[in-house]
Amino acid sequence: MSELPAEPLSRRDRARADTVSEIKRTARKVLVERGVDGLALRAVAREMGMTAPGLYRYFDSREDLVEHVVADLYDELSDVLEAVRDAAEPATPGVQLMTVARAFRQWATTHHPEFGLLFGSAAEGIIPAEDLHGPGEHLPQVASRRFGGVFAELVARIYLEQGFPVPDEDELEPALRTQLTEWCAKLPVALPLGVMHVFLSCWIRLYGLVCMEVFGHLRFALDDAGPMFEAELRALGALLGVAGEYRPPAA
Amino acid sequence: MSELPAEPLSRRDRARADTVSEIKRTARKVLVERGVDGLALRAVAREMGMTAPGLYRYFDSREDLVEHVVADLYDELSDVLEAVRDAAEPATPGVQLMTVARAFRQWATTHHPEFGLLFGSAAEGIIPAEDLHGPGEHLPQVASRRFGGVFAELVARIYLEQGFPVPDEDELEPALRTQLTEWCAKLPVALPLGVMHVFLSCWIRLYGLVCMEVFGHLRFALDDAGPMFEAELRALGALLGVAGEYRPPAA
DNA sequence: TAGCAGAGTGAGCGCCGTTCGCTAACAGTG
DNA sequence: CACTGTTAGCGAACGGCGCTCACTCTGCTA
Repeated sequence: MSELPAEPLSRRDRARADTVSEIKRTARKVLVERGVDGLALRAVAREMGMTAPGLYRYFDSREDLVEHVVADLYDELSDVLEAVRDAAEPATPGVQLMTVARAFRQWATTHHPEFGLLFGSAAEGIIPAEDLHGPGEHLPQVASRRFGGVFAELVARIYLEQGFPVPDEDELEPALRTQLTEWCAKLPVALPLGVMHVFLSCWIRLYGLVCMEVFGHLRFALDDAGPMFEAELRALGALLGVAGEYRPPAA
Repeated sequence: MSELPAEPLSRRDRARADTVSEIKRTARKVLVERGVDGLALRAVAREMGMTAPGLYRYFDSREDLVEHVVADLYDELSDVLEAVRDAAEPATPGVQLMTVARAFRQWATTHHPEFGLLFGSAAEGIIPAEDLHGPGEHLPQVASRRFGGVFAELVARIYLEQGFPVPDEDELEPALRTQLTEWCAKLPVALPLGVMHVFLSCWIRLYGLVCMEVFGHLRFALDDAGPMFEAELRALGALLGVAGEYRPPAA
């Protein structure tokens, strides 16, 4: 939004900005060291030689601080995903999608507390229900849209560049068609509803699998979900007509 | 385990059992009224005219109480699922599976706080990591096995009674084959590894979808995940060779 | 009737989020 | 320079939390 125009930052404003970013940095440190539940205002303040009430000069509440940390984490995650996407070789959308998906799982498993904050059930309260419709300008919400967009864009590119089998609009149940139409209207580019459906289904499998793995809901069956993830990735590739581009993971 | 043999309950023991169940009942009431975070020992005690320390006569800690509530909820959910399974008409495993899946989603969406306790990221701590292997006799763990078993049994019955397409063992990546073999060894009946794979993949789609819906991770696209759930159910039916048994939801 | 086990209490510890009133240090103006 | 208004940060305090401890009371049993 109004990023660049506000150039002349006063001495005070610069100090303030520094403090804000130090608080968020410290909050993340506390998050990593002590988990989501240990992320307390007092702990953050203590860690940086302040007292808790002082933080209220910078954030309205613990909730507010957490929201800002969440938004930053979404941005960081998006940066990572975009970076691996742009570095993928060969630079076809199919290979890029699989690379990005792997990087997502990688980030999730190596950033357990952060992932819990972004995707756990504790995040329920963070994206308020009132913002269901409308612009939804809450910080974490816009940041999470960028994250989801990385995947959505790649699937869209695969479809536009080479296509993949998609249900006809009139094969979709009317109720689902309505839902998908409403969603589609919110997006910058219009795609066939069948594409939206396929994307959602893939998304559920990828994202659902990673969430289940990280939150321990797969331990009843697997103690390492990696191979299952690869199998799903392969299946998704087949669905999107890019099975031939599947390569075993680099690591 | 030792349920029936301990018949002669003294007057005191009966009183104690009553108190235990009253505490759990009250805890659930507090859970529903005030959410997962509001489920505090003091709140439970207050609600039933006691003080918090008194609860320590019955439960070792808040954690312990929560575990017992979780186990009870798993049992209740399993009861519901088994009931609708046994009432499904016609009583084919395909119809039963879809009915049970719908009932699961129904329970999830109408019991938001309870679902959060069972399946949210807060449940991470509840099933301890040490119990990864071995018997895993922690209360919530055995209760959750019964829950998962309802689905697993139905998929197994579909396979055994009429079969469905399944990858050959040597089509599976070696790493995945190892994982599935280990899991299979823990189960009462041995099934082809391909069946385990298909079941897991279905499970991820069903369970992942419901979790994402309830925890708000699908709101970016859908404000009612019902139609998408039905579409997935249909797709799963096709995968398991029971597409013909799909019927639109009763409601 | 004496004694004992168990239920339940109140006080208290250290933690939490949050509010309030205060003291400084700072920035800008005459 | 002095004066004024703004801001950062602090200590105290409120109510709530999980949990421990020492204590009382009650009901059972020997």
